[in-house]
Amino acid sequence: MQQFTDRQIEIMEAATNRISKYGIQNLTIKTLAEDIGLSEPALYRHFKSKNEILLSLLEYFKTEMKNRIQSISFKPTDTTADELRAIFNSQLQTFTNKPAIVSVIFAESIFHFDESLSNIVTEIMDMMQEYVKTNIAKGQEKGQYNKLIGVSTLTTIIIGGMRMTVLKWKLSGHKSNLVKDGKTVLDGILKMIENN
Amino acid sequence: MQQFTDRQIEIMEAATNRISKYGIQNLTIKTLAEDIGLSEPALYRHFKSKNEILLSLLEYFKTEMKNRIQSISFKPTDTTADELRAIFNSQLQTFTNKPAIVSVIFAESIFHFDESLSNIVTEIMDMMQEYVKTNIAKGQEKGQYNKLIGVSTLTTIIIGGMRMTVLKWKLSGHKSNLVKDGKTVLDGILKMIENN
DNA sequence: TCTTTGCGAGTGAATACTAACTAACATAAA
DNA sequence: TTTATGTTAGTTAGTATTCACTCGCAAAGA
Repeated sequence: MQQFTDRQIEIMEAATNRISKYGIQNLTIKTLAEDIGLSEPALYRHFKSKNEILLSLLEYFKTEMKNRIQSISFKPTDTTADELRAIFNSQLQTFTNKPAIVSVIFAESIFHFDESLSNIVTEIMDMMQEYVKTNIAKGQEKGQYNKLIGVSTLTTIIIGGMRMTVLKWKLSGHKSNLVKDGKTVLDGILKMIENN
Repeated sequence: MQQFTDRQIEIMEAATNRISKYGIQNLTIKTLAEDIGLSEPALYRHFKSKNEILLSLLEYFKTEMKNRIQSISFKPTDTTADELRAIFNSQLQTFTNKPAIVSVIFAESIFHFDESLSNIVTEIMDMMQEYVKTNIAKGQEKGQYNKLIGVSTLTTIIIGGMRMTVLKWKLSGHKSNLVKDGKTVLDGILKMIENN
């Protein structure tokens, strides 16, 4: 029932950490094999190419993210804004626990020229965008959000603000408090769009 | 008085285009030399290393950006918001005219592990951030912007929203209208913070 | 005659990946 | 219970290719 073997997951995690610590240029089969304590050819027993390691890694995160967000349970008393807060809180918590993944999934610029890789990165971004878009449409419809700004523009602002917060956190060497800073940004935006 | 020779500028522009079209991995001395119609050793007559080409290229843009923004002339009737609009309009116009530069200066993830390169990218980002921060502080002080949100958080939201717009434009293959979309996002944010 | 700008022909190091082989183990026939 | 066979997961020792960069030399203009 498991999609990946233990060894495969070990390789994907090592690859993620390599990229996070030393950049994608430094992810070579050699360094990766050394990290795990295997020989280079041994890696090819588990993945047929280097590209497939990256591909699997992204697919793995995408599935995890989808499951995690969809299993968030909202309380009946939650406002639409509370639901959005819960989604981003979950996402930022995940990043905080596994900072390495951020370097990989926010890497459109790196993968932009490999179609298969950039497709998955785009899919992950689109998925997040859908959640936000749906939330905003619902909030506006319910009259919980004002309609000063259209759904699409507001989505861009929210996702943009959150991504910028993540970027700053990354540039700070993960020293800043991502969950808190992200909440501040989101609350700021919500303060401007929430009706009371 | 010119900081770079014609040939150097030619090389830097060719490098920018290479990166934009095929990614940083595809920027090699060989491909670059072919683009210009020179031999590989010839490039080393003009730059002492590949890294210096990238470094110079970023320095070149940084200087251009600083000069350009500082020479924007504001009308006496301009509001603080108009000034911010003018700054972003100038920036997005520049990106539209030279789309390739975007791939390079929005590439923290690529350069994150080369200190000299990441420093310049950070400096460029900080510069833009300073302009926005100053504008917001001024607008809030003058009472033209409300004070629902702090300067720092608001800066993150604005820069984040603009960067997200640029990213979408890039992912669309430069098909969308960056100047117009950027204006929509900025006007949206301003609508929420401007007092009337 | 220098200085600048170019070239052909290389260098060593690194890269993704492969060939050929083996020890350990599971399964199943004799 | 042996014995035969196949599979899994690893090894050492390579391959061809690509990379940034260098050497020594030539031509041309100031």
